[in-house]
Amino acid sequence: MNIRKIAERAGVSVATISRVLNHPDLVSPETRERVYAVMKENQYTPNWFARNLTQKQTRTIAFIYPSNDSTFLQAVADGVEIVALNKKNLVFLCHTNGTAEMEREYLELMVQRNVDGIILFSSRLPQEKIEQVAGLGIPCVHIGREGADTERKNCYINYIDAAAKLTDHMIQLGYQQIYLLLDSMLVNEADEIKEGFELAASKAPTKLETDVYVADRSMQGGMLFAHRMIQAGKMPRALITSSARQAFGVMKAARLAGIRIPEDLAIASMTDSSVSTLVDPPLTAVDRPGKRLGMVTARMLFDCIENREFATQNAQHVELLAKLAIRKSCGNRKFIYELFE
Amino acid sequence: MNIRKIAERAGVSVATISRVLNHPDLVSPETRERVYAVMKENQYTPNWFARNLTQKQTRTIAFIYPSNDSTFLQAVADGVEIVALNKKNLVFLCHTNGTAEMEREYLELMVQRNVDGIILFSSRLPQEKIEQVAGLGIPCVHIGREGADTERKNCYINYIDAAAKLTDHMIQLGYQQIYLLLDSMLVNEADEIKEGFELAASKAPTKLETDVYVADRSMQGGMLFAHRMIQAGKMPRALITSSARQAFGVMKAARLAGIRIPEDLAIASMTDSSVSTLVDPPLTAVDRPGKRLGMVTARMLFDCIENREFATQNAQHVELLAKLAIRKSCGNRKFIYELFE
DNA sequence: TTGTAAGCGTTATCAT
DNA sequence: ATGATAACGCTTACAA
Repeated sequence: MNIRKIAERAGVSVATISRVLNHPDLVSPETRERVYAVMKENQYTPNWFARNLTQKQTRTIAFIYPSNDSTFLQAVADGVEIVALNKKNLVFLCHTNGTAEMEREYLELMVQRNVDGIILFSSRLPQEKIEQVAGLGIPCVHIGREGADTERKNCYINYIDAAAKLTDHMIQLGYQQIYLLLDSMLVNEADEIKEGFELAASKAPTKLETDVYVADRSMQGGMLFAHRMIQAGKMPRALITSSARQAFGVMKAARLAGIRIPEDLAIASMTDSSVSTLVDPPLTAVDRPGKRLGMVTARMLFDCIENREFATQNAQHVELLAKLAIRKSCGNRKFIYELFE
Repeated sequence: MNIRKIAERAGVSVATISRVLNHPDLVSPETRERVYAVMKENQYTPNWFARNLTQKQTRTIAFIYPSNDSTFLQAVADGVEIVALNKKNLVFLCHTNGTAEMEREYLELMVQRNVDGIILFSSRLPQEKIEQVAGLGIPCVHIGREGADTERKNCYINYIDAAAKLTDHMIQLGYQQIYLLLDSMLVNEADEIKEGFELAASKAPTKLETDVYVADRSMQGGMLFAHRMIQAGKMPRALITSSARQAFGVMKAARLAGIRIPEDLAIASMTDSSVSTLVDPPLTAVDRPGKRLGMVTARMLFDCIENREFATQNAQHVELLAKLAIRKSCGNRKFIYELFE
């Protein structure tokens, strides 16, 4: 079933059919209705490929991201999808398992398929590869700070600010020994977190005792770290973990060792989780605006797509701030409980 | 940059370029290499749309699913994506928020875009709509049992078996008063769970006291239910919840009310979660093979795609069995701990 | 082994 | 308001 057959059965030319499809107002009402009827009757759907052959717009974008095991990434993907669908676009969700090879493979597939734009989450690809794609005229927006010094478009959470806020929260609660546990998989974010941590520490009213460790982001990573610290007698008074799962692991190990939270150990995480309110005590954590990040990024991408000049313009950056979800694991006594700016 | 320019620069005809692309063995090695060189030099990528205009294969499938808030769905999507990528296919991930309108919208978009096949997870669409799509010649495979009595292709978890196994586990531990808490959002699965529950109960050596309730699948749903039961003095000795979050909610409410688990209340869930091992005590739950389900379904879909006769053949069903992840929340004393068939 | 040319199903530019 | 018709970039008989 193609445009010609429809034209035949409606007793008009293919041009008229095309006009009914694309510029209905240019067709007389009677003809239009007749054509609509024939289309419906024959369940006619215009061929997407023929259409794009002349139109040069695929109404498809790619969202290339490292993994889908976190609610944060889900939220970002959600935000992207919402904006895209609003613009009648579809999203190729490409999850790379955090490997550069998969990312490269997907990127090439996306170029082949002429997507209108690409969103790259925490890209691990070298600048030249990105430039090559940009050189093909495909707008790209990055989520994360990497390459933000170059001519890129980036949207990201300000982790320096977030880490500083969280550290500050602990300082305000009076802790003078605060350690930081980083995530061994994270690269740029880890640097930012450390920077924010040290920034806040340097501004503390009294001198702080700080230290920085690294562990796997999993619950096991947290448990292992805690076991080691306990055995070495080096468990601090307060601890900031990079992931909620690390925090859960530490809490479990602490419970087994008879360490009370928050009386003996104050703990908080740079990442929130749906079960943060479930554990005992509920975990204080950084609450990142994932959905908003996804929406903002998608909007920036569509700005580039719809506005080619805008696309080739200089670097652009949007920075989003995270909030603190203050719960009980740090010993907070005030009755703020949640969502502290 | 198109095939003609490449042909020109390589000093051959467009047909030769096309052949290099699609049947390299039909081209002499020298020409072939020369063409490859020119292609690389000019960063040539064949136009996807022109290609599909003649080829009638989009190498794209759709995975339409209700939501992405559960790790199970993530696992299924993962499995689908893995198989698809293996076949050089891309996946449109379409999440419908569980609404029939979104599902219909996405389905129509997918038809427009000529996807080679569609996977529908827990479809809420009427049979006629599905038939319409199938009538267009697009292979469909369903995840879930709905419409399994009709001429459909379905892959699903056997929830009757899973519920029976879990109930049986509790019976074996000696509980004689077991209640079931269903998920108000679930439709078909809830019926199956109830059926399996009642089946196992009817086979118990001694007469069981059973009852069935319904609550929201969230933690709040579980808490609310528990509060009511406690106030009414009707909290049973053993409880099976439909979702892990419900179980967490019940556990939290129980803790607040001084009810010990598993000493006073044995609890288990039809759904597992990454934090089941974290809570105290670790939650016994049904562990569903999500990734495998996704892979099996995708394979069945590709069988249909590659084998049109197969596609129009009678209904086909693949049933996957879930396992029990036996932990501590039911009072299990044996040292099995995990993954009991 | 390579080239010629006819489609594939649209859109858009001219005419009428 | 409508109709011819030339693109769009590719694949594939068929011919050479």
